[in-house]
Amino acid sequence: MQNRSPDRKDQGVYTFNPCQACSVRELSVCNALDSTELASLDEIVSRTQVAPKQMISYQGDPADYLFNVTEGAIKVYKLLADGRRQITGFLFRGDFLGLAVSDHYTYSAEAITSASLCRFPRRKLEKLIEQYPKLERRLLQTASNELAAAQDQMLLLGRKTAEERMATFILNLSDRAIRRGGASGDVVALPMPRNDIGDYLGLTIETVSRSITRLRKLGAISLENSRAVRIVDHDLLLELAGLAKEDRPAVAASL
Amino acid sequence: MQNRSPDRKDQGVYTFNPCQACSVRELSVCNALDSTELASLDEIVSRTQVAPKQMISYQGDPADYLFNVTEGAIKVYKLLADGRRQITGFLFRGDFLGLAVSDHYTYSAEAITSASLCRFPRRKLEKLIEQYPKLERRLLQTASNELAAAQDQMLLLGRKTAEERMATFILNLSDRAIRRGGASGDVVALPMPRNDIGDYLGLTIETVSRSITRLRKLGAISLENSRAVRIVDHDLLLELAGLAKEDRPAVAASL
DNA sequence: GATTTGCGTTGATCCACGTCAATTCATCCT
DNA sequence: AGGATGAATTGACGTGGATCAACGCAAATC
Repeated sequence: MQNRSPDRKDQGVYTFNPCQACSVRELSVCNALDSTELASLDEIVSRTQVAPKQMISYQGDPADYLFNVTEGAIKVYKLLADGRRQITGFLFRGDFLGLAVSDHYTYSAEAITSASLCRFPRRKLEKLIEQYPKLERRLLQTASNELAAAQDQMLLLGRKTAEERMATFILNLSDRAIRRGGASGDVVALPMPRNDIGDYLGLTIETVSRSITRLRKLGAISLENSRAVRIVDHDLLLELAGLAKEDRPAVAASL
Repeated sequence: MQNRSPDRKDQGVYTFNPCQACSVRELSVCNALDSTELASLDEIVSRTQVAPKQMISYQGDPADYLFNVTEGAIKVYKLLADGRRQITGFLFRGDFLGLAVSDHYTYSAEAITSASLCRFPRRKLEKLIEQYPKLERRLLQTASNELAAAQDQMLLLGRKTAEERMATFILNLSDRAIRRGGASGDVVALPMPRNDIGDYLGLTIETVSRSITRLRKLGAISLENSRAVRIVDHDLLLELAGLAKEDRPAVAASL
């Protein structure tokens, strides 16, 4: 276990090093760095709290900041001119936001629950990346994982039925919750409203609701409450998700 | 213009250095490396020709090789157990195949036209990446771009109509052809059969055909032949593609 | 504790796209 | 040239999920 008290730096002065004590470090890209390197990360990071429905970035705005989620749930989405929306990913603690490099954001990000974020100025983080190849390696890994997850999502959106989409979604959330630690994955929290689930799965809120009902009646899941489901029959749910044989779903923040 | 004749190496022997002479180098990840570095790339690469419909990799197989396309057209796809297929991308000269790192391929790849590929053993390429951070940087760029493209495709698959999907597809192919160089982008080659277009856009072949017909009747495109369309009214086609909303809402993020 | 408000569920109907079935077109044979 | 083969188009019809509408329910407000 790491020592979470103030840390002695080279200069011989005591300085607090929050990154080293960060509870989501093991989950996040920051984990690529050692103690001294984390100190330089600390120098450029600022921390923010956001309330539910608060915007974090707007599609089209200059992409001046990248983020790391330390608590809460975030949605990332793209809009069409007439308001149709596609949520491209949900982010939870440990997930990184801002990989798609362009000088402007190609998506908007909004808090679902109240959330905490680490905010990195893009320019400064890029300099740090140049300095620490380990960080670049870790980002490439992350990007590759997200790419694999994005391809899974294309398969879902292009070829799966509503019921399969919903089953897949629950399984993915469960896997990610397990990976974040602790939870058995049996009871899956759905912090986002049905509306958001629909915009993520390419469905309407009514179809989402009906799909959940069907999965429930088939005995694959039960509803704890409207924001949490229990996986009753994991194998059945896997089958209903229409998973390809050898396919282990790519578990990553699907942004 | 680069010299395409045999190249003198440090040892004092004449060795041919095909990577340096490669006609798609400027388009590809290899461009991250300078002459001497390209020589070490040459040491691990092997070149292969594939015929139409020939498989390049199988979903589920050990991911022993990565590829760079130097000529022709390739499709990359995922399958469900019952045979439903989602094409996640088409690759052309200069495109890199194999970014989604896992020890097993999470997709299959198959030649559409006859094609030429550079094949890199994964282990050896990874060593080279460790040696040359420039290469890693370039791969991160590439991965980020693909991620952005994947997000666009999610929006297409989740929220666009058949007609919008087809219009978007033609515009994307046109843009990529222009970027690869030469072509004006007015006449767009469709090297893949309708079947593949359908599996890429989440549609059936009949709906693809009808969408093309509609775009033609609306005056946005004309058909050169079944494997090439001409963009007649670019602005109209853009509009029919359902332009992404670039304007941001009035209230700014107050982070 | 009644009222509002927002979210979720359920039912009835509609329609964009899928399915099934010809028909046309292009290319390759011999 | 004529026939065969596979790809693309077009037409007729069916259906999964969208749309429209009503209702239930729980938390927030007074």
